[in-house]
Amino acid sequence: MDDSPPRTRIQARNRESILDAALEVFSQHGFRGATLDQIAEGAGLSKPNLLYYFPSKDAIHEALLSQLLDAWLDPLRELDEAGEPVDEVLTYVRRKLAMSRDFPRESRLFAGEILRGAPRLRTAIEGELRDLVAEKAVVLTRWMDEGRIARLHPVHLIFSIWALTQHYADFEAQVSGVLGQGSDPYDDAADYLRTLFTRLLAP
Amino acid sequence: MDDSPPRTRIQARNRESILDAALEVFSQHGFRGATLDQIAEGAGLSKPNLLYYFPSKDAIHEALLSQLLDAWLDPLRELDEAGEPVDEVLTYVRRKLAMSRDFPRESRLFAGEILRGAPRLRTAIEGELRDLVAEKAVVLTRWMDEGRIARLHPVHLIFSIWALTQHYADFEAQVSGVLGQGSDPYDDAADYLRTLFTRLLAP
DNA sequence: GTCTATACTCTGATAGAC
DNA sequence: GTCTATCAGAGTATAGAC
Repeated sequence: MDDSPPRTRIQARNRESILDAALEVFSQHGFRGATLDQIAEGAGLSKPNLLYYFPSKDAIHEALLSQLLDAWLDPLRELDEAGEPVDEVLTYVRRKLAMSRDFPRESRLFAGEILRGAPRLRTAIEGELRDLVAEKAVVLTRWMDEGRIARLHPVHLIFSIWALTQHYADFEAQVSGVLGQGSDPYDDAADYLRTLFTRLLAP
Repeated sequence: MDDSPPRTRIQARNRESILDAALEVFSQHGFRGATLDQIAEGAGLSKPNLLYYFPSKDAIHEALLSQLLDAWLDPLRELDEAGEPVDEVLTYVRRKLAMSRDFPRESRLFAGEILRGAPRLRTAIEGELRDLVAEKAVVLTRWMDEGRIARLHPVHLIFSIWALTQHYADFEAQVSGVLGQGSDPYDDAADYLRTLFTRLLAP
């Protein structure tokens, strides 16, 4: 999905600076609210120089999104039918929460796109994502049929994992505003979510 | 919080048209991504006429946000210490989910503001919202001490209610993209969330 | 109260020197 | 590869006629 590979070390560094700055700006202001000036300043480049590396604002945005999608689906892909059901789900929750903690800007970029009606992600959502969810819903349903986890709507179970884990990145301003400067929200969240899903899934 | 009251029926209707159109646009594109052209078109007014009713883009946005906040906090305010604990929480969940279903644009406006770091809501979050959450956390903790609901981190319990209910409005594009055109997501969500919180809270 | 016309700024993108 | 200069269009906002 990436554009032509960089030929020099400088090019690689600049491309990375641009994408990093763009992630910051797009995740905070959305596509239309973001400006090339902001991205250029964040990357430490002039605006024309930025447009030497990417042909347009849209190209930068697309590069970010296509990088993002695979990484975002990865933890769910690893949900293993052969594993112990409750452990598998708890591991998925733990991984997803870790992604919110370690890549909050990526999470917010994704959230902003969905919030806007997902104009540039619709095909991916209705294709790859939908297929993957359907596949894993089959696995979850089989576990339920075997009495190894409680019977629940499998897709809403997946939705609830997304909602609960991504909340800590996407609504970070609210979480930290309400909690104040106490302990790390993610430590308490990890405990809370482990308890929640353990109780929810117990057959 | 509202501006000076409208003097004529036409003014009242136009102000309402503007706020409705602005809600649509701001909730989808965020403050910076929204344009007065879009709002004016949605309201069926010319751009200068729109600026006769509100002095600036910022003023429209502020009017929306100040209307929003009270309505948003209301369901939590009604969590009643004198009621039956599990019922009280389940009622709160049901109300919050109904708000997502009935006012998705308001939910997305709020979500977008938080996503952006809540520049215009910070004081409200660290003031009113924080105080209200603290107050209700005391109630929840008392119920836990009395053994009437399971012991959990009370603030994260509230976070989880927000995350799970608002998800269906804020990520509607994803939810409907994954589920397809089947049954109403909100019916299944209501069942799922009732089950989830019933199991979670059982002492 | 509502419109046309317009001022002025910002934004995405290009040309061309170095 | 990077810069200065600049363009065309969109954006917010105002002036002033009706």
